[in-house]
Amino acid sequence: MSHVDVLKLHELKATPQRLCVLDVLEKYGHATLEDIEKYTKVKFSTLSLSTIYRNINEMLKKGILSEVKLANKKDHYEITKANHAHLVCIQCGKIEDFTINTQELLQKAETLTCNKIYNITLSFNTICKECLSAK
Amino acid sequence: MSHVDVLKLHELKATPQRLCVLDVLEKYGHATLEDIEKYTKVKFSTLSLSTIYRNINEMLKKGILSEVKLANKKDHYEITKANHAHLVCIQCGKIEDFTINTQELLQKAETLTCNKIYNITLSFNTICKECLSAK
DNA sequence: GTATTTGCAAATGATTTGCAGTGCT
DNA sequence: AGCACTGCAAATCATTTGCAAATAC
Repeated sequence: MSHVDVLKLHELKATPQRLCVLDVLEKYGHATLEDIEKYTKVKFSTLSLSTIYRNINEMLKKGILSEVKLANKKDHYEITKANHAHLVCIQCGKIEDFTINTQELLQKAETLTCNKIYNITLSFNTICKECLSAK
Repeated sequence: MSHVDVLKLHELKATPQRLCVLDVLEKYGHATLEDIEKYTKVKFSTLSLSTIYRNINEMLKKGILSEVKLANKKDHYEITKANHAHLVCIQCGKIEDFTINTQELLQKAETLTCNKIYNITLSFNTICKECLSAK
């Protein structure tokens, strides 16, 4: 689905400002507020910071975007997608999506806790191949 | 090990302010900055907010404390302990520690990514028993 | 045409810092 | 005694808000 359609589906107008934020997130996968400000300014030099804040909050509320919160890192944002894990480089900070089946883990947790588990948040700290070969 | 010893081990003086913060974290398990401010003030009414900030940052840097970052929640802090998962109630927000063996998962991720994984961050969203029975 | 959205500037909130005084070891 | 630590006030940084003008549909 196009970004225009996603916005309309959530009753938000498809303004160039919003589309620009979504394009940046699409392109970079995960970005902090500063990243978004920096990258959007390239294509859209008049985009104001308050508009970025407002739109991110709105799109979070609608579920179009999700927060990615990692220890010792600024919050990142991503376009909401199916449940997935993150592979985080502890050296350069790069974040990659990583599809892994967590069904087994979820069931294990349900058994151990006797609770229904609705959702898992999972990330792996690693050193990426670029950082490894760069030393 | 006592909190005094932990601080000395990391070359930090065992001031009443630091001990008070550690006591609160020990007692509550996980706490936000506001929680810490509120709970420490009960026993230590003159403890200043800047001291809390400074000490939390210092103890984070030394590894005595860890950040707990969860979607849609203020950051929490905990005393660093062996790798463990969090069980988070999506209704009341309570956070519980939860020991689960992640070795298998770690190995699966290493195989899939061909990377060495150093650490896993894992949390489960659930509805706790109190919230379930309270409805 | 109208309701939403935007940019700007100002307000608010969160965190850090400088410094003089205090207190741990 | 000496240096690390604290509290306070001010500075800085981050986020939100009010409002008039602009724009999506």
